[in-house]
Amino acid sequence: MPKLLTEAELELMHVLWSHGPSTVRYVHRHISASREVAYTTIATVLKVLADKGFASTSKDGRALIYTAAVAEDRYAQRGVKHLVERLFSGNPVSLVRSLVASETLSADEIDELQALINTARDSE
Amino acid sequence: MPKLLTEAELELMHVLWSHGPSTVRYVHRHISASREVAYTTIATVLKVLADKGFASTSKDGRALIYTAAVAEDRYAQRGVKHLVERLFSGNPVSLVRSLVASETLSADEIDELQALINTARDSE
DNA sequence: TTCTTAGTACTAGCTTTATAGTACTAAGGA
DNA sequence: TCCTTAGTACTATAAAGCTAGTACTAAGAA
Repeated sequence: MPKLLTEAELELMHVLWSHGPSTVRYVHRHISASREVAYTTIATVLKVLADKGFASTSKDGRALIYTAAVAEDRYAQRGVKHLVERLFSGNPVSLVRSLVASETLSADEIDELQALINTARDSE
Repeated sequence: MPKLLTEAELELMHVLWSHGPSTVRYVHRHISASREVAYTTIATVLKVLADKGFASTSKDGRALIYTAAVAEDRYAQRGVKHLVERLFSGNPVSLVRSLVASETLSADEIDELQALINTARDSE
């Protein structure tokens, strides 16, 4: 299994993550709501996901049921780690500094960050 | 100019960012220290960077001098924004939550995060 | 049992990326 | 002025990614 998903793969994984085990037909209908794409394209990419180990399959009659084999939060962590290494020399604090500098955080969001830090301090 | 750099492009941009305006020869020597790569490969990728607008060129006699046309911190912010959108539904706080949950932050790092939050609160 | 069709597997083309070789140009020395 | 060679531009190839068409299979209807 490669470390990271491609863009097309990620888009389909989002469907599996939010909806749970899904057929090609379901994923295709879901994606079709936002952009035009061939049914077979979805089938191909889902097969790639299964081949790469990001999804597993089971059968429901003729149809394959695709299920995410990697949890969304675990994968997100992997992505963050990758970004920290590539753009912040491995320093996670630098990432947060960049975030605070670029995003205009609301008072509520700052409170949420504070709560996160308090939790981290406690579990130390 | 596309939004994001490829892996090979990023590796060379790191050299331009840390060293400043550089010749093909300099970048090649620098990268060669860690892995074997042909001189012309470096020349090709630098040209791609210039074509895409990530770098600009000037002449020093025969040789081209490549200079980063995008600041490192600006590019890093772009990368973070991309990640937040793709993996955290556009919510930057979720990214920090993931970070705090996965990375084992030292007391010093937590203090640094606290300082960042204090600054953000002040500038609000 | 035979036909229709949903569904998957296989194949394919086009684009991007990564790497590097070859050809051409011009700077600077003899 | 002419030659050597550093240097760039152009070309090429292989791999990965994205998209989609066609062929084959089997489930369920008639």
